[in-house]
Amino acid sequence: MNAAIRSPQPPLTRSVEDYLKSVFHLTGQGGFATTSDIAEMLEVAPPSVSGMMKRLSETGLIEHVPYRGVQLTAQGRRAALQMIRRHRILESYLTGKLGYDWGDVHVEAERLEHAVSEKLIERMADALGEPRYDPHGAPIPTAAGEIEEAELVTLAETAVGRGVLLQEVGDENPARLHYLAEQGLRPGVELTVVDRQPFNGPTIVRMADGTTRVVGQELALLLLCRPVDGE
Amino acid sequence: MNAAIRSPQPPLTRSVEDYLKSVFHLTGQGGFATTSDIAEMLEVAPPSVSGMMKRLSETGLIEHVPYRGVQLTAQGRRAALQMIRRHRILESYLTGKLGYDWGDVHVEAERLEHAVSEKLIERMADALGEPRYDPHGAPIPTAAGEIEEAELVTLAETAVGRGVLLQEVGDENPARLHYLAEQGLRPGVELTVVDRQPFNGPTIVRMADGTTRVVGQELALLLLCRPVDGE
DNA sequence: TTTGATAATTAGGCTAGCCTAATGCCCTGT
DNA sequence: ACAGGGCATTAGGCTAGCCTAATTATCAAA
Repeated sequence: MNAAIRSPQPPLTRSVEDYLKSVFHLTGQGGFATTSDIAEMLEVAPPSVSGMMKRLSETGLIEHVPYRGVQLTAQGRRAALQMIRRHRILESYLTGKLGYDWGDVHVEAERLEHAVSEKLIERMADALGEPRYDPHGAPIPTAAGEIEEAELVTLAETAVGRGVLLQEVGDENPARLHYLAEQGLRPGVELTVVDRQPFNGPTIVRMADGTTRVVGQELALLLLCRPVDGE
Repeated sequence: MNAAIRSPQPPLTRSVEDYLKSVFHLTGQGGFATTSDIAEMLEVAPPSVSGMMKRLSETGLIEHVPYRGVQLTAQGRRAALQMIRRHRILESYLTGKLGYDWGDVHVEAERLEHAVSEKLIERMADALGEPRYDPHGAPIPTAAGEIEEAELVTLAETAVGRGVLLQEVGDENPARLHYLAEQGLRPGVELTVVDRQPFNGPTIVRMADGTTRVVGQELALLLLCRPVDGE
């Protein structure tokens, strides 16, 4: 009944794909994404966002409540998850098969994700053994469009004394990622919070090998952890 | 001296890259590429080509002689060869590392070539062992921008009795390529021309294993061969 | 309850690339 | 020498995406 569903919908443009991804990321907790947040994330002026939001709600990809913000429709969410799957499979392939450093993959994947075919992505996923997480520890949506929703806490908010599993690094900045890798702070490592300095000071953690690391708040906020149970 | 060389030239757009490639392919024998040939190759209207040629000659990528045609400048040729390198490395990688059939790689590479970085191409080339030919037998330009120029003749014009090495298949059509692969007519095989029917009829060739193939003229024109010497 | 700050939208304009229709150039055949 | 056909170009217009400047909506604080 809905014309948008019956019509042989043209492929999404590069721009549209980027907007959908932004809305997805900004509505993580299920709220609305605001015009200015989207503008900032995509580095465009707010009126550009207003204009695009109008177009996207006409094509049924988002729900736009004027002066409030936007949310993805089921169709928009599907498209966004497809882009995120592409991005994360690409990142995984570049690190796993072509020797890329985890700090360098984001930019490359950002451009490739608009050009690869579904077939290529699935071949890459297959070659990698259907990975479930990308090099930063972020979950990879399935081809069917399902994504794992984990409840993670930042290292910055983890209580002193707790043990945690570092699950994901929520950043794409090459310099920061490079530094974290040097410190051994990669997804999968176990940490114990030994101390934290007051006034947003650094968190001190002990690694599995007994050595310690001093992690400033800026970085501690990026380290997404799963508390180790039984405590 | 030349402003175009000093200025930090913006990256070429997808469209510009495609136009440059077309001009390169159409000026193979060193002549001019005409507006209508370019238009046909890119599936755009002739006025679109005129407009683009004007822009490209202003940026110094081509030489435009009005009503005559265009040629690449040194700068344009460099850019075109870079695109062709990307395309052919991608085709090689897709067949070599991701199990693609040689009939399917063209379309995929056509889209990826505009998105990949230099770094990624070089990593792929490295993973493949710096291949010199793509899956169709076409020479891959070096990173420095040099390309092998072979003097090949089509199977259709090879004299009866001659032995040839099938060097390259000058086609990207999946159906034709699939058929040729079935017949064992791939780059690298040796053939002897046994007979040719008159009036543009088929060419009959003997394969290394002694079996024969009847190759219609349409296909024989696509099979680019190097005569086996000493005959 | 009004005011002002902040955020969103509308108005109007730009470029790249494409299109069709109209015009202009070139060359060949008479 | 020139007429006509064919190809190239110019003229004028469209859409997607972006921009800045101007306007309008919302909300919190006086």
